[in-house]
Amino acid sequence: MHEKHASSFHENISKIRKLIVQSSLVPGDRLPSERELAETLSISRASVREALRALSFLGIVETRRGGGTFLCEQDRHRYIEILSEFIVTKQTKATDIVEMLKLLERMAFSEIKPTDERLTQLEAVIEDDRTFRQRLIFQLENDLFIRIWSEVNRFFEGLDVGDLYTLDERKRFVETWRGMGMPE
Amino acid sequence: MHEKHASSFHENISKIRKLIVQSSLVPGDRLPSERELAETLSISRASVREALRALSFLGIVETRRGGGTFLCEQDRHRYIEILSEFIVTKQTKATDIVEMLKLLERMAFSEIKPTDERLTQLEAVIEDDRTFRQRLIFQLENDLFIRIWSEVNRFFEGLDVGDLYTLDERKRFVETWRGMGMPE
DNA sequence: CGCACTAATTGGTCTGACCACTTAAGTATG
DNA sequence: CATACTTAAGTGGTCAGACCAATTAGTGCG
Repeated sequence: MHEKHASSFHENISKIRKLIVQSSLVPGDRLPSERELAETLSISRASVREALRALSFLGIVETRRGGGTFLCEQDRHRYIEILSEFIVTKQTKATDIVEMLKLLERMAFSEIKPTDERLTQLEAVIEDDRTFRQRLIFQLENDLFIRIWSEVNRFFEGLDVGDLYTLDERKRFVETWRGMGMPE
Repeated sequence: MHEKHASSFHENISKIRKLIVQSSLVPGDRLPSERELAETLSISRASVREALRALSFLGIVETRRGGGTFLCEQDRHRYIEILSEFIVTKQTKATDIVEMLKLLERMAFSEIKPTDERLTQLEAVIEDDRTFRQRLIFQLENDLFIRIWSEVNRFFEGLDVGDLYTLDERKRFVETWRGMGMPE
């Protein structure tokens, strides 16, 4: 029944991308629901979801629970350009990597709404620099941001220069956050 | 029963990454099976798979059907470094983007084993430059490579300079491939 | 018109099953 | 004993169906 493809996973991604083009969707438009896609492409909903998740990581689509799946606004793509330019024009010096990482984490810091739960999560790992920073970034829940951070952090870890922040800095980090207004 | 997290998807990724660290896994090591992970982390196998797929896109793990899930060899990470350096040192000039794209596709060309099926798939879309190149890259089945190619191709499409190859070039492409030795 | 309530839609997760492939243990064979 | 073959267990890949949670679109009432 099934055609024998090298990888149906990659085929599915391709199918969906093609469908987006054929439907003349523009950024902000909604894609068919997962159930519709499954029926249209004659694959299971689970496979549709895996493909959509991949497209989400590629910064092409965005999902909203209860709402649907949407074509990303092109603005999100800019992150990549910014990242690439930053890294290269600076010729990837060690100090610039550190600077870039701190910049990214400062961006996350300012964009994440501090809640008790998030603060608790961060305090639980405050001893470990790497885990602390990772958890902070993941709290942003922006896949593209996570992706970029991961790449830059990979550079950083390759430098093997120890922690990015001191324990005191991380503590001050959390304290500052706690001081910011929390709803209710 | 469930803790109320902002996003269990991101939590799951974090859990698995943490488990990798705690288990002291090194590149090349095998992770627990999806079923084991599901039981260990108290989540469904479907959720484990979504998290693993994300980690796969981040270039952290690699799955082998029937074999298992493995920590990526660090060599794969080098792709990112190569890409970043290339783009930035060249200051992202249009001609360099084209050059980079062609380089990537030449790499794919040399790494993919040409089979009848793949040739058929390529010939089916030989009329459309974009689809042709995309399908070629996807046949490599290397998520990291796909990711990098996607980014560079995004630059390219932003240039809006038409096709990368002529129809004749694509045809010669396929012919050359067909000429290469095929097993059996 | 506007507000509250309801029903339908949609993404998120879970369960269980079967398939295809890999690996390794077991077995027969020389 | 060593080798080659067969077999069984394990693993990722896919599928089907169900329920939950959040959003959205109607609907009716004031």
